[in-house]
Amino acid sequence: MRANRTRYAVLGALTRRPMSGYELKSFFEKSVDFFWHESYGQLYPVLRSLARERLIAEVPDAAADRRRLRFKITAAGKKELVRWLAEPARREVSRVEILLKIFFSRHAGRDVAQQQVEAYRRFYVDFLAQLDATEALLRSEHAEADELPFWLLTVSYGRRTARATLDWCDEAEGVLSARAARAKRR
Amino acid sequence: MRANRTRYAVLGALTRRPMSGYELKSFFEKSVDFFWHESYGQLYPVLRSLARERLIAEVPDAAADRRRLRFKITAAGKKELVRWLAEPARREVSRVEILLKIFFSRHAGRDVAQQQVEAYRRFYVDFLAQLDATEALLRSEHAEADELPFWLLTVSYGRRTARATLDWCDEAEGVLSARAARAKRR
DNA sequence: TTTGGCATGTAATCCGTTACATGATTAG
DNA sequence: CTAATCATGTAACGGATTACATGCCAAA
Repeated sequence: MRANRTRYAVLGALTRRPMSGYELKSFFEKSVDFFWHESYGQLYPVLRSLARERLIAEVPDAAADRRRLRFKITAAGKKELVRWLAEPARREVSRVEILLKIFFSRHAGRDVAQQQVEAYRRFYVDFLAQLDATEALLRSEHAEADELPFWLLTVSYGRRTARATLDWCDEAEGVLSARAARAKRR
Repeated sequence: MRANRTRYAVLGALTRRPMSGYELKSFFEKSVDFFWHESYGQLYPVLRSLARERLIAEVPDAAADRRRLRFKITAAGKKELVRWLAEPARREVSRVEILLKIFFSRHAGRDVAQQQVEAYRRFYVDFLAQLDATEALLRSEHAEADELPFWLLTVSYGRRTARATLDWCDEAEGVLSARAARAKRR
């Protein structure tokens, strides 16, 4: 029994307005990318299969723009989305590569773990800055009353976990540099 | 270019002592499972391919226990592990299903999002309790001086992000119940 | 005119889970 | 005796990324 959550990401996005594969990708990039990434290699095939199941339908475009293929969600599609929303969310399989490296870092050079943490910190500092941009975008993009609070909750989730991660970086740097100092003294 | 990080999880674990596939699985479950999960379907094939590459080697077992196949890490394996440890950690592809549901929850029934958050909270409350058990186990399991601080850093990471997530659950419940109250009043 | 963005897609490949299959040993 | 745990594996499948391929259009 598999998930196929890309389908629901697409259905959800199409509740806003009809979009093409390309437009979907850029919508995801601007809004949910920080917690939900999609690639073209998934998107286009999924559009086909959703269309085959009549959960979405091709929108005939104004003649001028033939190369763009937009899809709209159907009533059946909306129903399927709503069904999925109420289903208990599956937990992600947790895989945090930096922790695997840290866990075995006793075998690495003295400053390897510290450098990993540094890079990790840089990523999350950038990430927090990007979240501000995302929030601004969501606020402006948002048209339908009532969806903004939900959107902002996802941003807040990002901020909270990012800050916790940065706090951990502080702690890790403390532990690791104390360790390095001890090793040097000997 | 793919990751194949299971290989390094195995190499890392085998620096502690020779282990069989089964033992590796239970070692992972007791120690790193909360941030690094492995299944048999990965483990056994990886053991074969690592052995083929001479990064690990079969350990002839005391005759009595023929059915257990233990592997030890080779010098080449250790070298490969150390090389990998210094390589910059790749960021995980972020996919947080509950946020995808929350993002589109405007289309769901009034209390659907709230129930998702409730379930999420229960998970993380349990998770924090399990972390205490994991920490106790790591402290007792730990033999080699010097690896414990690294291990405890991973536990701390788990705790910090779990607490941040629970704080988010509080916030989300506040937002969502206020919303529900407003909807009811009308 | 050439660069970059718009736009759609496929092929290869692998990562990883799930389900299945099998059997020995040990504790109650 | 029987249930749980030890123990090893394979098959099928799907999810997802990456790399590749193609071509239009607009702006500099």
